[in-house]
Amino acid sequence: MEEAAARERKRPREGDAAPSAAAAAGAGKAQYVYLPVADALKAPGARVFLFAAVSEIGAAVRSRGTDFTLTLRVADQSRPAGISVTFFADNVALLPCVKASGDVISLHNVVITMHGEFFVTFNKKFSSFALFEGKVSTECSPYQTSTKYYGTQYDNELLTQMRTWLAYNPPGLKDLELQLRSLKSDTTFDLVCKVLHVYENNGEWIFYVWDGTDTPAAEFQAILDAEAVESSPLHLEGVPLPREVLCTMPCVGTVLRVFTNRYIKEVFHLQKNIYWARFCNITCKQEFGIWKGILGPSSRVRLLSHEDGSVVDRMNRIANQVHRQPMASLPGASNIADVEYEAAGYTTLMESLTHEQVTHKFKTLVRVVAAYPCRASELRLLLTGSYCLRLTLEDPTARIHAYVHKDDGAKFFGGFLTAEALIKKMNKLLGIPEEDEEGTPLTRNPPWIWCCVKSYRLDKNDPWGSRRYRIFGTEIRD
DNA sequence: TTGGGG
Repeated sequence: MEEAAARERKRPREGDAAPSAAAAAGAGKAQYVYLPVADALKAPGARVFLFAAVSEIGAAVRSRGTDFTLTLRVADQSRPAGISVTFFADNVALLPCVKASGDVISLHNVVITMHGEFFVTFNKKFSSFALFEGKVSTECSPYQTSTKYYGTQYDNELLTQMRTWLAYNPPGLKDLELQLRSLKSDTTFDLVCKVLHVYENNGEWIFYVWDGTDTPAAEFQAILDAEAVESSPLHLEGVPLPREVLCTMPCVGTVLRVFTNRYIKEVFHLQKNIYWARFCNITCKQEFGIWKGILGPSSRVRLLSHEDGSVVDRMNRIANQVHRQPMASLPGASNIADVEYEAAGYTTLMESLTHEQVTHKFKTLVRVVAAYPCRASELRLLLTGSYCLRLTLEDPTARIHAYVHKDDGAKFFGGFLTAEALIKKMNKLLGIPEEDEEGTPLTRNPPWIWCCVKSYRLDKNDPWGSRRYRIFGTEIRD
C-alpha cells in the first residue's frame, strides 16, 4: 500500500498515461518519474520522462509522411554524449523551437527505440515537452510548452540541478572544434561558422562560411611547375560569385568554401536566411594553396541560434578583433616592397573587390602566389620593356590578378636589371628559397609585401566586367 | 506513417 502511495506521489498528474507503459517498465518501478537518460535506455519500448540539456538543434523539415519532423540531441550527466530525439508534429509551430543549445528540455511519455543505436521518439499523440532557458537564473517557467504538458513537482529542482551541471559542462565545448585560423589538413573537426551563401549546381553544393578568422597561409611546392604557377586559380568554384553576392561578403577574415555532393537537409534554411551553424565532422585540404572544406558521409550540419554559447563566443572575438591586417602577416610584414602611397589607408582585397567604385587606389598587404610569366626564359623578355607581368596577389580574404605594366617594370624591380638579378627578385617575391648545401628545399612560402594597387576599367560600357588591377608606386627591395 | 550519429 505504502509503495503504491509513494508511486502515486511521484507520479506527475498526467491523467492519460498508458498503464501498459508501467507494465513494460517492470513491476514496482515508479515509471512516471524522470529517469537519467542512461537508465531510460534500459527500458526500450517504455514511455519515459526525461529531463535533459539540448546539445544540438536540427532543422525542422517536412517528413516523408504528412508531418513535420525535427531532431534534437539531448544530454544529461548520465550520458554526456547525449541521445538523438526525433519529434513529429503536423505543424512546424508545434515542434520545439530551441533558442540556444544548452537550453533544458523536459520530455514526458517519450519512447526509447533501438535501431542500431538508441533513439528517443516523441509521439505527437501522447508525448509532451517543455523548454527552459539553460543559463543560471531564477526564472523557472518554461519558454515553450507543448499541448498536454503538465509540469511536475520535480521540474524546478531538476532545472536547477541541470543548470548547475551545464555551468560546468557547457554543451558547445568540443575538443575537436577548430577555427579557420587553426585549420589542419586531413583531420576531422567541427567548425562553428556563419553560413553566408549557398550555391547549388547539379547536386554539388558549396557553402560559403566565415568565422571572422584567417585561414593559415599556404606553403607551395618549391620546384616551380611553371604551368601550375601560371594557371594558379583565383578561386575554387567554377563560376565566380555574382557581384551582388560578392558584395555581401565580409571584408575581413576568410570565406571558406565547403563542398559536398550530399543533400544536407538544413540547406533549405541556410539558403533562406543567414545562420550560424556547426559543421560537424568536416575535413579540409588545400588546392592550389586555397583551403577547401569537404563534407563527407559522416559530416552533419547543425543550425545554431545567435544566443548559442559558441556563437556568442565567436561574435565576441570578432567584435574585439583589433587587427584588420592578415593575421598570418603579424607581427610585421617583410619589408621587401617599398611603398610610395603613404597616404592611402590599408584595404583588404575583398574590400577592394566589393568597393562601390570600379576605379580606386589602395594600399594592401599581400603575398604573390603566382606570376605570369615565371619561366626564366620568358622573364628575360620583360627586360625589353614591352611586356607586362601578371601577378596573382593573395590575402586571407581573396585573390586578384594585378598587372605590373611595362612602364612600371623598372620602378617595380628597382631599376633596369640584368636577367639574373630579375630572376633573383622574382624568386624572392614568390618565396622560392635559394639552394643551400642541403639541396633544394621542398616548399616555397611567399613573403607578405605591401603593395599599392589601382583598380580601373577597360571598357566604359562594361565597367565591372572589364575591371583590371595594376600595381603602382611599389618597389621590390633587395 | 514519418526518421534516425559517435
